[in-house]
Amino acid sequence: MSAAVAHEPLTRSVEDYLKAIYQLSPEGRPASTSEIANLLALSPPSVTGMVKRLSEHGLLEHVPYRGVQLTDAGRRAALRMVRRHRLIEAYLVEFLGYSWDTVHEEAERLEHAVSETMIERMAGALGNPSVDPHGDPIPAADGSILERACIALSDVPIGENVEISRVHESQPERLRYIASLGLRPGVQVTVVDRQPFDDLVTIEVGTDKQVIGRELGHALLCARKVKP
Amino acid sequence: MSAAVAHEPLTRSVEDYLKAIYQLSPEGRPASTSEIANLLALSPPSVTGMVKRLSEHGLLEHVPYRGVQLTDAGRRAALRMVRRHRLIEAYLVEFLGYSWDTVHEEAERLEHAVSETMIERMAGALGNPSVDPHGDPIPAADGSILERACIALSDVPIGENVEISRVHESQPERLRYIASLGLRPGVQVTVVDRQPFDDLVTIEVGTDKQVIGRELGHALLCARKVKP
DNA sequence: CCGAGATTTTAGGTTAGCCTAATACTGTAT
DNA sequence: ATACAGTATTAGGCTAACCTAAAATCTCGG
Repeated sequence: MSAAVAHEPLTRSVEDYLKAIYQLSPEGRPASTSEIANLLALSPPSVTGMVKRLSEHGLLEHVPYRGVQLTDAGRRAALRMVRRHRLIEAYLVEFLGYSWDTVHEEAERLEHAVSETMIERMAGALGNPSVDPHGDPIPAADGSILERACIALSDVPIGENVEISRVHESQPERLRYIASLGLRPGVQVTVVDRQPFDDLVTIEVGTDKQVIGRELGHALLCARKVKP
Repeated sequence: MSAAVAHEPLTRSVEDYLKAIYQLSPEGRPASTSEIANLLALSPPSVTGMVKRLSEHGLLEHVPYRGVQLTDAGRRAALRMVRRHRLIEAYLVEFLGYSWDTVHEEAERLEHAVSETMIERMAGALGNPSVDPHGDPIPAADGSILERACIALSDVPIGENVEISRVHESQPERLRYIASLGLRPGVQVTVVDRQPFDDLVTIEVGTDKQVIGRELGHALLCARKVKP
């Protein structure tokens, strides 16, 4: 069952497809070809074509006109890429002076090029971390992944003090903006006010007050914090 | 003249061709297509085809049936790859526990994937080294390279004490063997005897004696050492 | 200086991945 | 129930890089 099969090596673009499908639906709900096309910036027919090849290789199941789901083998391969990506991000931030908002594209290329050995050495140098600089959980080498419960900042009740645990955003410009507000995983914020429309929330970070709109409010995921 | 042109990005295989041609002839003597084919494990017709494309892009000059020479632009691109390769090797040995005999293939993949920024960060972390773990000089970011004079171990006179400065070999198995003999850049050896045939030399490494054959004798390059 | 053998190039074919345009399917709204 | 809007797939093409087989060119010994 859990035989650690020697995979035939996957191409870069296959790895990207699998990771994208996983990210569109970590829970395994079917993903549509156009969602995939959109995420990878490809045309829908290209995705249909690749999806067909991947399902022949047993990495996913495709019901025409209905969508695509990863098989166990596909999910394993996808989680492997997620692990690589997040460990590389963590390594670059810790050892090569990257900021957590600029590290994504570097990891995007390296995740395809680095050997298993090197990944595990980087993990070791980091002390086998369980989250990356964005606060996203790093899958273990065996493919297990531990998602911690969290709540969107937009949904935190007024008066409550929470710790930002994940920043769910990949556009560099937005990430720079978020960083410039002093918001990042580990920071504590208090929701001091909420506008009745548009999900606007006012938060207190240290001594500063910020107003946060809907999109950002959903990108910032928080763990509820027990008051000291 | 020395305008730092923004290159259109080169593909992985173009980078490999340029590096190969440079390595076949750092001095600029023409390289034959079959030498290139041999080094890259490709068929000669494939090389002819690529060479044609590259000469159209101004990266090399090709005189049909005669051979190939890098242009200035081609040499710059090749040296850039050599710099990347050697810095990556040095980084992996220094920070990720690689041994100098196993680091080559990892670098071979990473050199195509790493950004300029990351290369310079690695160089910084290493203190801008001038040689890699094999003792090969690392070209500067501006493309200048400093080759230090050295002599093959086979040609060192009897009785002389020298320091191994470079190990010119890329096959992992041979490198492991060399490492197992305790031979690596920085080690001092004394030539104690020489057989009149086959370039066999007997050397003293610390307290051990070794007999070295022709191929190894040419792979080990030495700087003459002033006796203390 | 001529031809045999080695080297190189041309000719023609394959594969992976991408594209656009045209066609087929789905589901919803009348 | 049906037509229409939206989404997905098929059809047909392109490019980069590779390959093998055949033709062209070079080199060197006699």
